[in-house]
Amino acid sequence: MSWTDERVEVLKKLWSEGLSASQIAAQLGGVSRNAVIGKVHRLKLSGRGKTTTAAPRSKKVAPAPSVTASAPPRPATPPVTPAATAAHIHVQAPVRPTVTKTVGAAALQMEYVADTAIAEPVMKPASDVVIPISRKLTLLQLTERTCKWPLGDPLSEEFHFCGHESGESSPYCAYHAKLAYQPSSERRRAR
DNA sequence: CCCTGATTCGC
DNA sequence: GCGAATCAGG
Repeated sequence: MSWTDERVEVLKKLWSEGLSASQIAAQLGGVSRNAVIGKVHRLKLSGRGKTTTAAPRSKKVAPAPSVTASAPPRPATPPVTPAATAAHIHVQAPVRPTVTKTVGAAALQMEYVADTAIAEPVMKPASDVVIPISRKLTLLQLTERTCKWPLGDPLSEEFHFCGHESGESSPYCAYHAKLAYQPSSERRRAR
């Protein structure tokens, strides 16, 4: 893949919106995060919002003059996307299916909780339920340890995957694994 | 270990 | 110009 004007524009846009290099690389496709970073530097787009890290190298090469770090004309660009990071919502398993809390992306998952609560009233007494908020990973950002539970319309730009910790054995995080592998034969569990 | 951006340097 | 390798840091 090459840096067509079009792709460079997308790069500029996403970079200014605060997406990380790897996220941008995943969006563009065909390039690594290194490629993105390299391009960003060549375009002199460094430092947006809050650029962490600017410490001069100390080994092997003379530290750069460090003219960076100071972004001159910073128009009131949109604030760095809040982007829900890896967070959890702890919910005391409701005795009655009355989960009504809706916090952005959590809404969808919340509905599931309500459903399972109604469908399986005779399950685990009352253990906490940890509902993961999507990390909004795109297909190319998935690794062997990220939950591959899809969220949203695949045809939409908003489509992404849960992306939470999935462990080595399952392709899903603990929560989505429960949804995916609902006990059918094991349902009759004496207790 | 996961991730981030920064820098170098062979291509 | 490009980007893998590498570095430094969270």
